[in-house]
Amino acid sequence: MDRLLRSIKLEINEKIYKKDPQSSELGKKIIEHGILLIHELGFEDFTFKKLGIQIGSNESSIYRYFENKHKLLLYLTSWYWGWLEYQLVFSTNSIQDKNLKLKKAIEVITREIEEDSSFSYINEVILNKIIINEYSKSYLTKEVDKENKEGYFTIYKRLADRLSEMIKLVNPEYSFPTSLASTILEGSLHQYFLRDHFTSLTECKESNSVTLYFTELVFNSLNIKNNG
Amino acid sequence: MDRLLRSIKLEINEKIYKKDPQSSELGKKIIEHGILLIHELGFEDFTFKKLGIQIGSNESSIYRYFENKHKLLLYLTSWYWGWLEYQLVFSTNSIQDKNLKLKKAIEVITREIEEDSSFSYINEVILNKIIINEYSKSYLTKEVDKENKEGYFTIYKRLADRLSEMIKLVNPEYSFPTSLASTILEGSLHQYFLRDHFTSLTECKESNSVTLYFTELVFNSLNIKNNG
DNA sequence: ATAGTACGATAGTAATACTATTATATTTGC
DNA sequence: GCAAATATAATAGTATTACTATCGTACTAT
Repeated sequence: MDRLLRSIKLEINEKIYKKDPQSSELGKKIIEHGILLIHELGFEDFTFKKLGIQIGSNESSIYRYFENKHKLLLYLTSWYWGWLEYQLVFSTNSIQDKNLKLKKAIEVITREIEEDSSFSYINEVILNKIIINEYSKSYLTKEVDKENKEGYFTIYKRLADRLSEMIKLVNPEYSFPTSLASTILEGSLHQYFLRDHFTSLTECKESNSVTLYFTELVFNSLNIKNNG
Repeated sequence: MDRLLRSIKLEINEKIYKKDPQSSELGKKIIEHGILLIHELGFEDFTFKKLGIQIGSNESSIYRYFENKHKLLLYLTSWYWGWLEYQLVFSTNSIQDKNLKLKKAIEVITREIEEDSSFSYINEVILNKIIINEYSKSYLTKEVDKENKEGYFTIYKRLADRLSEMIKLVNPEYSFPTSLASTILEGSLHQYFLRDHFTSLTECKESNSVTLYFTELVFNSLNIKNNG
C-alpha cells in the first residue's frame, strides 16, 4: 500500500456531497472528526452542531459540504468500500491460481483492519468500526431505491461484483455466486459485531477466525478443497 | 398452527414495556397499527404522535405503554422471533433424522412468511417486512450492551442457539456452528432485502431460492449430503 | 357511592434538523 | 497591489421531534 495510494484520490459520486470535502482543509476536518464523533456518539446522537463545536467551526459551514448526516454517512461508507476495493484489486491482481486468488480476496475482505497511513486525515480502524455499526443504516431507509438509482451504492456493488466474479472463476457451475459474495461482505461485518456485543452468537473470537470461517464456508460451498 | 397457537401468549421481557399491550384494547391497537405505520413510513419517520392520530388516540396514552419508539421496535422484534421460534420447535420437534430436522429448521427460518390467523391483531407478513428493514436498527445502537444485559434480545439468542444445536447434531466436529446459525438468521433477512432493492446482488429471485441457497450452504459446510 | 385506573386533552421544554441572511476573512485573477 | 470572487462564521429563525407533567373525565370494581 503506502506510497502508491498516496497519489490516488478515491472517486466518490458527486451527488453525495454539495462541496467536495477533499478540496479544502475544512472539508478534510469534517471527514476526520466526523469519523471520530460518529464512532464516539453513534450515528443517532451525532449532529452537525456537535461536529461544528468539535472542530471549532460552524454548523452552517458543514451544511455547505453535506445536505445532512445521512449523506455524510454515504460518503464515508463509499470511501471505505472504495478503499477496500483498491486493496482487493491490488492484492489479488497478480495471483494466477483461481483458488488462491479467491482465498486472498476473502482474506482481504474479512480480515481485521490495520491503520493505513496513506490518508492522513482518515483513521481506517475507526472507520471500519463505523461500517460495522452503521453501514446498514445507510441503505435500510425508505429512500434506498431512489438513492440506488442515483448511484450512491455503486462502489459497494462493484466490490460485491468483483468478489462474485472470482467465485464464478473457481466454480462456474455454482448457482449462487453473488448471494455468496454478499453474504461474505455483510456476514463478515456481522461476525465482528457479534464478537464485540453478542459473544454467545459466534465462535469467531480470535483475530483471524472470521477469515477462517468464511474461507471454509466458501470453499465447501464450491466443493473445492481449500488448499492451505 | 392455527388453533394451538391461539391459546398461547408469547412471553416478552417485561422491561421492554411500561404496560403490557396485550392487556388492553388500546395496547393491541398500538401494536396492530404500529406495525402498519412503521412499515408505511419507515422507522425513522415513524412517531408516536402520528400513530396516535392513526388510531384516534393520544400521543401521551401511547407513552404509557412504551417509553419510546425504540422500545416498541424491541417489542415487535421480540414478538416476531418468539413467533418464529415457536414455529421452529413445532415443525421440527417430531423429526428424528438429524439431517431432515436441520433441513426443516432452515426451511422454517428462511422461507417466505405467510399470514397466520392465530393472532388477529398482528399482520405477520408486514411484521416480517419490518424485521427485514428495521431489525438491525434495534441492536446497532450505543446502548446494545446495556440492553443485552437487561435481556432484550434473549428470544433471538435462544432461537440462534436452537439452530446452532441442530447444526452440532449433524456434525459435532464443525468449528463454527453458532456463527453459521447467526449467518443463516441475518443472511436470510439480507437476501430478502437484496431481492427487493439490490437485485444485482443476489440470485435469490424465486420464492424458495433463499431456502435453497442456505440449505446448500449449510450442508456443504457440514460435508453432509443434502438429501432431497 | 366511592376509590382506583385508564385515557384524552392540553401545555410546555429542550433538542434536532435544517434554512436564510449578513458580516467577515481569505484567496485568486489581473 | 487591489478588486472580485469565494469561503467561512455568526446569528436568527422555523417546524418537528421526543418527550414530561398536569388535569379532567369516563369507566370499573367493590
